[in-house]
Amino acid sequence: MPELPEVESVARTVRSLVRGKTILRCDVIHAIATKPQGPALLRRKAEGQRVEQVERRGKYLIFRLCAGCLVLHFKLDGQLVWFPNRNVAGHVDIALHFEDGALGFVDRRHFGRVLFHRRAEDVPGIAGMGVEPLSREFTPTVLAARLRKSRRPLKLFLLDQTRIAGLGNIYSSEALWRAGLSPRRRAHRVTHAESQRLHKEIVGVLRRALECCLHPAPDFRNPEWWFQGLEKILRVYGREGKSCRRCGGRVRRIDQGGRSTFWCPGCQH
DNA sequence: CCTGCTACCTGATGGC
DNA sequence: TGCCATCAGGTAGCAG
Repeated sequence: MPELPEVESVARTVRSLVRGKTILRCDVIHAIATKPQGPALLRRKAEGQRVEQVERRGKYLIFRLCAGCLVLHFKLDGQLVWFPNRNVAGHVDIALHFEDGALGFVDRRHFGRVLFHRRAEDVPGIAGMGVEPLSREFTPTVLAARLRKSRRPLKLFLLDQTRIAGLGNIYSSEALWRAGLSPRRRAHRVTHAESQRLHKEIVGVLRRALECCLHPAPDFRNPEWWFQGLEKILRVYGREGKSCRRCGGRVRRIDQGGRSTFWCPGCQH
């Protein structure tokens, strides 16, 4: 489910829950979540280790241990649940037990993963990952340079984690709508002024979403809670057939790379 | 190198 | 009600 803002808010919130604490036990309840590694490796490497730091890179959540790190990816449906007093219940794939509670990795669809690596950069997806859009490194010049090098439609360019890290299907549609750019436009054909606009809107939509994700902060104690209420900041995603909030045109849904793109042909060119 | 396509999984929803 | 098709906030791996 989550894109950059959601994972960032999870990282900040779970940090205060587990940083400095020791993983007393690691239960692998559904081994698929450790593929292509095995459950034994994760258990062996995690147990007895203290969580030194919690970080995010793109949509990955990273628990830095004394030796190595746990790398989590939620894919479409993964989430975290905190069980006070270590009373783990429900559909949990992996449970990290601490002294005062257990952190469960939950993913009914089993796309998500919890992996062990010596360094986060050893994860293939992280090794080739692009610029962090909320970092100082992400300037209009950097975006323009990367756009110039790609012939792909803008929507697919924005989804490509090797160019910009952390945008997903929702915020890429939203950023393009805000910038008034068609998702079908080829990246290398975008003008200087347009790429400036796109830069501003990528940062804008992510900041806005992050604020929204932090207020109120994630509540891992409630298994029902997982980023409800974000719809209110969405201007175009999921609005097929409805009228555009800017020009009144009809919002359309098209397929790009096997995923839905929502956009308004009336004001996105 | 770049790009496009499919597999990976399960559950919810809507039409007939 | 049952059945089928479609959709879902993602990425790895492979083919051309």
